[in-house]
Amino acid sequence: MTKEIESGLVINLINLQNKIQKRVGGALSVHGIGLSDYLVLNQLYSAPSEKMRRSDLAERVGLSPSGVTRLLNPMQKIGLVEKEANPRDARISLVALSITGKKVYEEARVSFEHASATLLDPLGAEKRSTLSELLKVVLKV
Amino acid sequence: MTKEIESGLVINLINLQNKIQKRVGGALSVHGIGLSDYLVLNQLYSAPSEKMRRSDLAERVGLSPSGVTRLLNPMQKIGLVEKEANPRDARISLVALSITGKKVYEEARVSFEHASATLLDPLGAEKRSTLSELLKVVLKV
DNA sequence: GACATATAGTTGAGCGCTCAAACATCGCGC
DNA sequence: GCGCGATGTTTGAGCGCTCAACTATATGTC
Repeated sequence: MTKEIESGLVINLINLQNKIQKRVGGALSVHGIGLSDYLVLNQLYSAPSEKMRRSDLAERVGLSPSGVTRLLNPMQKIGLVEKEANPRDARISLVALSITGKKVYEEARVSFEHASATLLDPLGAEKRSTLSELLKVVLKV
Repeated sequence: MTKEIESGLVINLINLQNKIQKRVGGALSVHGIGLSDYLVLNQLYSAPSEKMRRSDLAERVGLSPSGVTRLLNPMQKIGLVEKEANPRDARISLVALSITGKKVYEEARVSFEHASATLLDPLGAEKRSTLSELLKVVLKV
């Protein structure tokens, strides 16, 4: 009987994901980027010296390494990120946030935050922070 | 400043979705179906007389109508669902759960519930139900 | 009854991602 | 220093989905 709650809960999480995808993805599209692009920019922005290994990036944003390769190709072409080699290890290719990439991220972040805020508005401030705590617990494992 | 909590929260929701996708999707693959197939079967199972219009199904599972068409084609081929015409309105094509579809769903549900339960295990029973309530609030709007 | 408009579903093109295989480089044991 | 398994990235094939355009049927208007 508790199982019914849990699977219903997971189904609701999936429904919520659809909603997030549409609303937040839509908000980002005016900046010419998708949700995954945003997550990449977000990671790079908060990385030391704004650069990262591709496979670390993959893990952080929840994509496969090949997904990252394919995602970064167009981002590189439009100048959001730059490719750098690691002199110590030629296998590694680093991804660095470019100046325009940083700018685009900072603009996009406004949209992202706004969309997130309106999405979660129905909860009050208090419920938002309990939700935040609950998520951290589930993700930790 | 509250915006930081909210966008972090949304990012965590996206991360959680990745986790759900992998765990639950993996659990279902044993039954030869994907997450979307499961959601379709789930809707049909709990529909009156176990049949539905395609566009209603689309909305319920959060897909586009064309997504439903493409999803149902293989499901129909392997006999999980059946196509029925509506005698009153020839535009409408109803989707009905077949006997084997029902059986597969009931088996898959065990896996789905188990995966959901272990995923949410770190929260206790109490936190699970508060999470459930919070989700309902966000989805209601 | 013929025509415009609305509604239900399918189809073509294409995007975003995954998996498995290939490729390149590194570092260790001998 | 050479061979070999381990590590990091890219590539080919393909899946799952979306959007826009299309087909087919229904309904209201005159």
